[in-house]
Amino acid sequence: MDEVFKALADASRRSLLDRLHAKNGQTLNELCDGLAMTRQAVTKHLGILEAANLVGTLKHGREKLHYINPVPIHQIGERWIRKFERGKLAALSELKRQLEKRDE
Amino acid sequence: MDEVFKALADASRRSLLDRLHAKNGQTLNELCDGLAMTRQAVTKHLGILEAANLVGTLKHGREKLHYINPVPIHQIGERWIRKFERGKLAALSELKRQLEKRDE
DNA sequence: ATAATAGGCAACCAGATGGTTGCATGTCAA
DNA sequence: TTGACATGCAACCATCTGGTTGCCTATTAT
Repeated sequence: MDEVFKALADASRRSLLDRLHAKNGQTLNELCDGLAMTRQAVTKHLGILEAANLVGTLKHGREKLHYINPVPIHQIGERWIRKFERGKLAALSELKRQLEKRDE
Repeated sequence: MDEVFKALADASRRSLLDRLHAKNGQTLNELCDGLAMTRQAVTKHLGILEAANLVGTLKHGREKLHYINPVPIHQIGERWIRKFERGKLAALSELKRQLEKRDE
């Protein structure tokens, strides 16, 4: 879980996921295209995404194809985000109550 | 958005949010309790959470009360997580297709 | 008034992170 | 088979990050 959060913390990596979301199964060079960094930097980012199980790869000849794995993202939504959404209204009204109390 | 992801990337900070989720409106010292780091370190973490608008504070005498703000978390769920959930099944079946193709 | 309590601020430090360059390897095409 | 192409690997570098220590300020309680 921690690895996934860490992986998602970087804007370049989120952008890579976006690109894969737009077109799955791209090669390394394809993913480098238009990015303001070297291929090696992209390799590192993809490595981190892979380690976090956010992308899977498939070697096809001399090319390496990258596929998004939506499961960890979904898990974060399920196990983490929703937990805080449940208390949302309660938390807001509590905050409101406290803010009003301040001016007494 | 980037600030929120960065803030959530650290396990200590997520744990602080958990604590606030369990009991909202805690003071700094309360939040320090039982954690294996100095008060100053916790202050920094809370500062980052505050900068990301994940917690709001209220001064009450010499105490500083911390309240969770669920909105940014909710936004990440809405604007980011859901996007990838939509393509989930499609992505999985695509991956499956590719994996099978490999063994041809 | 004074001591204890709650917190703020700044300097410093080691290790992680994001990036680079340079070169090696494996695969495809001519 | 030889050159071009897609990728891998390693060393290096600057900066960011998470943590520390030391000291200062403000509020409360005795």
